[in-house]
Amino acid sequence: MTTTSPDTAPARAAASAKGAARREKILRGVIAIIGRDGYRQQSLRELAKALEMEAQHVLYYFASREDLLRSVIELWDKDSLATPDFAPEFAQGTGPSLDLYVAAVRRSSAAPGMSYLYLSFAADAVVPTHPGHDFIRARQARVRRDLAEAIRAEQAAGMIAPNIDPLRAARQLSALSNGLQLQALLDPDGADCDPAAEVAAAVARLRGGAQ
Amino acid sequence: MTTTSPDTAPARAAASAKGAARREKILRGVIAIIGRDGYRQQSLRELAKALEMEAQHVLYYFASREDLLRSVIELWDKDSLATPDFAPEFAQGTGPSLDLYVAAVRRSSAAPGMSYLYLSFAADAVVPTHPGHDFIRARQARVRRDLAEAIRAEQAAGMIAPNIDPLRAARQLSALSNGLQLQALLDPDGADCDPAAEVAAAVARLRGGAQ
DNA sequence: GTCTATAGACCGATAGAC
DNA sequence: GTCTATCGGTCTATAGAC
Repeated sequence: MTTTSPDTAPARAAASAKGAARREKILRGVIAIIGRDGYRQQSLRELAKALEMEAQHVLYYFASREDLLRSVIELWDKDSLATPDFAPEFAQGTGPSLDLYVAAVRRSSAAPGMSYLYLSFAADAVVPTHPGHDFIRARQARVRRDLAEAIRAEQAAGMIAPNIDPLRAARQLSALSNGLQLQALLDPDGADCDPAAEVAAAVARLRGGAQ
Repeated sequence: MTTTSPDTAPARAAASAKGAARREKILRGVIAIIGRDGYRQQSLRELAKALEMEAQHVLYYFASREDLLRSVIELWDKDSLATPDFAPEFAQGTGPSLDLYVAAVRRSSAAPGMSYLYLSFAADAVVPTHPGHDFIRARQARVRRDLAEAIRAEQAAGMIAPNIDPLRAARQLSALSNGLQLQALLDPDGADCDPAAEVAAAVARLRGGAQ
């Protein structure tokens, strides 16, 4: 007995090599648009117009607007890990580190459009029936897990006090950066709110030994 | 030369005594609904149905769905300050304090529906053209200002090291609690994420003297 | 396999009868 | 002050052209 795949149009499109290429081209197009114009809760039609194609064409490759945005976030994540100047240690398989996390926050702050897309998507996905609910939960959990691992590694190296609970500290770091990014997005021009600097200060505090 | 008010239907409704009472009844109804069913991005029609009235009737008292939700948040804020067991010092005019803030976070966590409404509204209001943009910015700024004031007071009392920048610490505390509340909302049942406890720990750390 | 055109259900909001 | 009708907009789904 073979279980058949859903066989929706987007699934078929992703199956073929040409379809996969077209898919990625759309995703990179959306990232470029958001980088240029910012994310403003654009409708599927607006995004498609900026891509110079029909909305229904986009829906041939993606099941829905939310599926498109989720895929955009996924590609952005993948790109972040693949960018050598951003995460050389990752490329070399050294594993997560707190300094890399600060760099990730900095990179994220430099792309407020993508940063806002993520925040907005995460807020919508709080509703359990939201199609991206599991995705966002898994991503947030992964960040916390990576951070906890990095903290444990620094504890083993004697850089962080051993009495600190890695998971709780990880939870606080990721919450801090999420909250700071919201503040930065709301501030006029983020003049006096630098999320990466604040997270770096929090990491320094952690290393400083204070519980 | 007298400047006339906009004279929209909601403005007229708010002007009369009976209108103001009806308005507040609607707001308390929405708060009750959110407390009972949670906030799930309900449409104006859904909210109206739960209120057992027509959506258009609600729009007679509020300019838009967003105006309604903004007013709900405002009333919730006012109620929080007026609840004696929550903020006795506020009632007595003692001014903000860090312990009060922790209590506010705890109260907020106990009402996840309202907590989510606020987060979702804030995320939407990041877009500068959003009708609630100025409101959310002002509210966030007020929280930071109050926290900074509380920190300064504790510095004057020798409870917090004087070398700490009150505004930066305030920014971090408010960001931390916002981020933790998002985590708590996304977690299955917030089993191992207690925003109030984490914020309390951060306050203790601040008093502990670590920069 | 790729793309387009159309139709349906829902949304927020408005206009006007009563 | 309260209703009904309706507008233009959104996303989604389907049928069919190329």
